Amino acid sequence: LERYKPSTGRRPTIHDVAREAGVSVSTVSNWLSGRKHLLRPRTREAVAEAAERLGYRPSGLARGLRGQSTRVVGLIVPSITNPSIPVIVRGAEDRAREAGYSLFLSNIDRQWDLAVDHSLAMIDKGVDGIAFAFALTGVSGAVLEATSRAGVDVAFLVPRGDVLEGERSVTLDNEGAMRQLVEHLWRLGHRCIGFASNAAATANSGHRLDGLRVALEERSTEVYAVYEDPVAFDHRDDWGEIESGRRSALVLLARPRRPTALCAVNDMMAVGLIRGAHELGLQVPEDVSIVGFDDLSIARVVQPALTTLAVPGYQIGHRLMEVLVGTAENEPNRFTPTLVVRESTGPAPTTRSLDP
Amino acid sequence: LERYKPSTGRRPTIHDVAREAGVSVSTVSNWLSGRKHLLRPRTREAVAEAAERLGYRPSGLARGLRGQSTRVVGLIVPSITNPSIPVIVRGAEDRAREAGYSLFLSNIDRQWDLAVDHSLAMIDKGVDGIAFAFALTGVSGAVLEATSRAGVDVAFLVPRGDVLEGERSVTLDNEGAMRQLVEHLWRLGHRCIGFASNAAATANSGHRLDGLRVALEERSTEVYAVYEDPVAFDHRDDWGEIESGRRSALVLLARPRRPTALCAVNDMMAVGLIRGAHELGLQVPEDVSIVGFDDLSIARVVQPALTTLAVPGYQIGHRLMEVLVGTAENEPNRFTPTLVVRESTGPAPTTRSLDP
DNA sequence: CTGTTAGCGCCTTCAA
DNA sequence: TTGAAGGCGCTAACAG
Repeated sequence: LERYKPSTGRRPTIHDVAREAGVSVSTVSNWLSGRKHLLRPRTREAVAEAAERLGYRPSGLARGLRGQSTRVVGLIVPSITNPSIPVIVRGAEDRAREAGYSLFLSNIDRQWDLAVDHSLAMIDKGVDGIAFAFALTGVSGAVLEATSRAGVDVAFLVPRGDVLEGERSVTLDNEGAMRQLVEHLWRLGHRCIGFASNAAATANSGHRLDGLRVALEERSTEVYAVYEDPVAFDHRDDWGEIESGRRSALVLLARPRRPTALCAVNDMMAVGLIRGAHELGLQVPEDVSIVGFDDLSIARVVQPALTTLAVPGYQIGHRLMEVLVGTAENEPNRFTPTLVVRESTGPAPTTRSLDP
Repeated sequence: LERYKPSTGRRPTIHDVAREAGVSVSTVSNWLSGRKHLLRPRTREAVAEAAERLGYRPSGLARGLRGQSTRVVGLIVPSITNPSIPVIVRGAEDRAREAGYSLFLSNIDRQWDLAVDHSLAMIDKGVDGIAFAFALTGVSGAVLEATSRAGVDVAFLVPRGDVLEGERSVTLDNEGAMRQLVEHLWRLGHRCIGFASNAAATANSGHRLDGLRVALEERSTEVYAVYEDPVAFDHRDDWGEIESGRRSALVLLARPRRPTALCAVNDMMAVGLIRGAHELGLQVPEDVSIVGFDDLSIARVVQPALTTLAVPGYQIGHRLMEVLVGTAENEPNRFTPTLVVRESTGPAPTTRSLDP
């Protein structure tokens, strides 16, 4: 007379469903695994109904332990509070979810060696793969060893020319970005160009500077001045990076021969550069042109609106995950930021010669 | 002669360690679980050495299946690309990690009903608890039923006065915030105040407006104009919200009796309000005062610098997780934003009477 | 088509 | 102090 009731507080298991439906566990398992053609319609219905009635949900833990896949992937980001990152996370999560994966998130706050620990922790939890929203350097050996031993896939965001560039990676083409930028600045007459980064320098910082160097060398020029502000700042607050940019401007614009253009490693630094320039009584872009990188919304809000290199963050995150969970074959995995010209760049103040 | 080798490609298990150390699995298990007093020193060493040699790491999956805890918690956020959220994630992750937990992240992109699915998915993966970086409305019943059935803890970020306010929640005191704001505006002579929000309205939006209402009612006044911009925008790009603010300004400032102050539901909207005001040829704050909410870095960069209510996002995220994984007893779980006065607020243009 | 069974790696009695 | 055994929920043979 009394309806079957799962023992109080316990989640119904595949056994409960089998009993309720009057079939065996393997039948239920087959049903669960989509091998529905193995069940006769009546059975199928009975199982579906029983599962529904019991509110049955398969245990991911047990499936993961038994089978090979947990349908979980990890995503390790350099710094979640870096404003260029969340949209990458968003792209990655969207693609992961599309493919039926859940996302483990891990923030290493620019402490690169934490990537190893966090990877191991994820492996212990049984992830099927790990995406790194940055290029591993130094610790890549340890990570790669751990992941390959555990048989988990990886995907990296690497700069152009990286040894890892290829299938398991998405390339951010800093070089191509800087080339566009130099073309723009050169046309405006700029010949004396500085570069500003800071203590939180990632691999990107170096590669953007390199890109600038290469593009200028093609025009037989070199980067006039480079400043890496050494002051550490709290990444929980963007303001620190703006301040860092301000300080950099004070240093770079105090050089005997003043640069006519300053490139920042990112938009936050560039906003700071503008503030620093203003502090020195210089007009942007009349006295000095300033360029950012990322194209955050702040780039349009600051005055003057910032000329910058727009990074397709969402697509990068999406593709990064595609590499991991999809069948990214013959996909163009290289993303080149595009130059967005606004008001912070203009003709070089003393135009010596437009055709050297 | 040949040293023991784990069968190729297989992770070493507790059995491998036991065999390698010449002890039984339960001994290794005791060692793993920190019950080291049960082992004699020599055994302890042998086990440690064997584990080390094999590169043994316990399987979280098996532990989760066997025991009750997976040491994983979920965090569901309304929108990871909303700039006020990442710092909350950061706070939550820091606290979770401190307590030895990994973090499942899930973004519902303001589709509130997704909270149920995502909660269920997390429960299936065996999380020990779920933190919601927003107040559940409408679907709270389904979520609560699922979590309580599965025995997983929950923590919510709720507005003041919410039914869930209490142990399992952290309160964002929008009301107290708006009270400070009204005091500030009132002192400046503002009597005609508008409020702007948008189509992505969260519960916060309503509660901030309510807070404004209540604070004004205490002064026998009411909110003069409210506009909720209906245009949906892509949350992958903050610019949409700024545009939304711009549109709102055009509407609100076109009222026959022009408001002397506009409050925005957040800083992005406020930035848009400023742009809209400028577009109408109005000066901020001379012709109209504008106030934001959140205190993002953009608030200091926009011109004029924005008066806003600073939300302690990191602490909120940290405490939210504390509620879940810590022993948050007698902790003050209510966070009241603090007013930061900058340049976007000033005396009301036509000061009728300062003491009504 | 359906049922039985042997583990996946670990923890926890219970005995020795 | 250590060892043997059972089972967490599920899947994948294999047997009917």
